[in-house]
Amino acid sequence: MSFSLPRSPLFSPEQSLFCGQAFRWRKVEDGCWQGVASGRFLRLRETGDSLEFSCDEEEFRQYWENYFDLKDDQAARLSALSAHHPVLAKAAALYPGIRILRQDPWEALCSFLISQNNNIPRICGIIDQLCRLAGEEIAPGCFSFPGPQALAALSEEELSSLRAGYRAKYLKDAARKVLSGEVVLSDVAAASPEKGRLLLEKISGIGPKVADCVLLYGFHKTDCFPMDVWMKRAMKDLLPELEPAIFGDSAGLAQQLIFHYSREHRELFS
DNA sequence: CGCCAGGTTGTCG
DNA sequence: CGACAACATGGC
Repeated sequence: MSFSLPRSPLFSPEQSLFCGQAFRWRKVEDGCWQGVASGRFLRLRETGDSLEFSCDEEEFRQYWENYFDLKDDQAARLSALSAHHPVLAKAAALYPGIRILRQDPWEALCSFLISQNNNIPRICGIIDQLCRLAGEEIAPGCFSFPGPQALAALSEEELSSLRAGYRAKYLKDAARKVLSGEVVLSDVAAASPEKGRLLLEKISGIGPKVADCVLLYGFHKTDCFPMDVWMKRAMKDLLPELEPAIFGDSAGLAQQLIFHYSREHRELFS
């Protein structure tokens, strides 16, 4: 069973899945990707002028359309952002298919805990190992992301087998606080970004940057603008005198465009 | 060997 | 508050 959409430059799996916001998707072959989100397996395929989802229309409408944020008016956002600065116009022209995904909050929290002072290939590897170790196999070789309970149940040996280094204790702390109710994710969802940031920072290893990533990618708080080393450099060197606040609720998309553009054009800095 | 990787923490001044 | 080393690990 499958469901297809006409292909559009305003939604690109390649751009959306590999711009640095998600770590669990793999390109299987040309024009073909697969991954797991919230315990659901999906295979995407571009063929001719259509984009095929390996699910029926009901599941597409109920889950994946929302995951990929496809009901959003992407064209309006891109044109508004492009008007703010030539660099954004360039990034929007190069990567118009980047959507801010609605990822699972707990998975986003753990993923960006792991991301700190780390590189993307290794982040992907650690998360993949974590899922193999504690997740459920929902398709051959494809595992769900373990919940707080499953993560908390890992032994020290299992945890250290992830090679997550000092971040392992952060994962433990996160699982413990979510399980105990010390941190309630639904409260974060309902809170303003400012309040949500404070709630998330109760977890050891979550500071301003990780919190903003969780708020943006896990809670779809699209006015968040995570500032990592790339963004600080880009804002200083490429878009000086620009305040992220002017992007309003498109700040998250602006951030992702600038982040990806910067990483794909390292020669602009060095 | 040293430096870096989507940072945070603890410690000093 | 602002600066700064330490933190695990692996790649180069």
